[in-house]
Amino acid sequence: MTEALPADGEPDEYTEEVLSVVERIPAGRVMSYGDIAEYVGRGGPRQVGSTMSHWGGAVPWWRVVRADGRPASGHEVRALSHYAAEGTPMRPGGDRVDMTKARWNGSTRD
DNA sequence: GCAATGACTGGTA
DNA sequence: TTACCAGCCATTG
Repeated sequence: MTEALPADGEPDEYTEEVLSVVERIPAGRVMSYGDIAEYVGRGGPRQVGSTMSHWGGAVPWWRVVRADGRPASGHEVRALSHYAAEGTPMRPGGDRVDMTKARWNGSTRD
């Protein structure tokens, strides 16, 4: 296969790992692309973003943000709606996530 | 094999 | 705070 299709039933192992991590992110928490890349120990933030662009629709993609707390390009508005509904800690202005509090390290303990 | 691209990151101005 | 730049990693033409 040359690339992961957004509407098929056979994602690659790397894709499965990334999606798995995103699904594990609890409501009100977020992870950066780089964090996920390190968590799965494979590829880099660009690969995570690429995977999300294809398969993001199958997972809570709004819980995956950039290192500065800004949601995915072109999806900021939708993401903000979810943050408001889940009570995600936002920075003054409410335009991006407060990574200081919302960043999730993959641990079960908050 | 090389150049361009992308839901990125960190540093400097 | 925003803007620009160089680095990074895999896919695509």
